[in-house]
Amino acid sequence: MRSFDIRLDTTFGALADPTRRAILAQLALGEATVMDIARPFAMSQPAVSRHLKVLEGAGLIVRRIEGTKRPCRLVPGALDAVDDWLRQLRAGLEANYDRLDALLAAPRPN
Amino acid sequence: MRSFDIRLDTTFGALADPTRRAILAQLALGEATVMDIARPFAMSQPAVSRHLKVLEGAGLIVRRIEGTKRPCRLVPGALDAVDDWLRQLRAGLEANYDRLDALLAAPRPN
DNA sequence: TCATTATATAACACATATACTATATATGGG
DNA sequence: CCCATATATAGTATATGTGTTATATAATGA
Repeated sequence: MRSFDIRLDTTFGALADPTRRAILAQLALGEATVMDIARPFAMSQPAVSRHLKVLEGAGLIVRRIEGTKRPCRLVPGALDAVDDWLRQLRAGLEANYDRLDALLAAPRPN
Repeated sequence: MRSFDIRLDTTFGALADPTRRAILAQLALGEATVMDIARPFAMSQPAVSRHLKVLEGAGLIVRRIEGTKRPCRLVPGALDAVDDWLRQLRAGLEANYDRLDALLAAPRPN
């Protein structure tokens, strides 16, 4: 599925930046406005706005409008696709190692 | 920890590309040479070699030397840091929602 | 209404990523 | 020793990402 792939691209891409991961970590503590989020960073407000746009584009956060503020919060379940992908990979890996173990444990037939 | 951050950068960055995820998925089935890996892709061999280099740099795969071939395989546990990070984020998110639930469930004191 | 605050967008600079082709290197086999 | 095979590297073109400053928009409040 290409659309699925593109979604993982944007999700993993969003997570590949330390600023964005820090933003997510802060939002895990609760809703925050753009300025709240920008404050701790040595970075301009527009730069933070763009990171938020990337996170929103990846479906990791949503924003509501509250007067002139735009509080952001995490989207629960946004990482499910990532989890699924990682779980599948791990399953394959483990199956592979189980086979190897079995091979090594078996009395050699040759 | 900056080094920790950089590691997550490179890991998530490596996972952000669909070709690289497909390579990992194939390697989950077992060891494969560069040519084995390159075959299914509509992409030149050098391009695949570079993807492998990225995956190796992220610690997701290792290669051994076997004659003129360089079989690659997954590194078990390479995704542990990613899992930890995701788990922590989810924990924060859930704690946040638990607090919200408690708030909504509590008889309003005002 | 006007200034202030909160946020977004535009325009730009610079670095990095990703693909290609051509070529180098290194191993194995005749 | 020479050729074929497997892989890596160099050089190049192009796209994308990330930051900056300057400016636009939109809501608040005096």
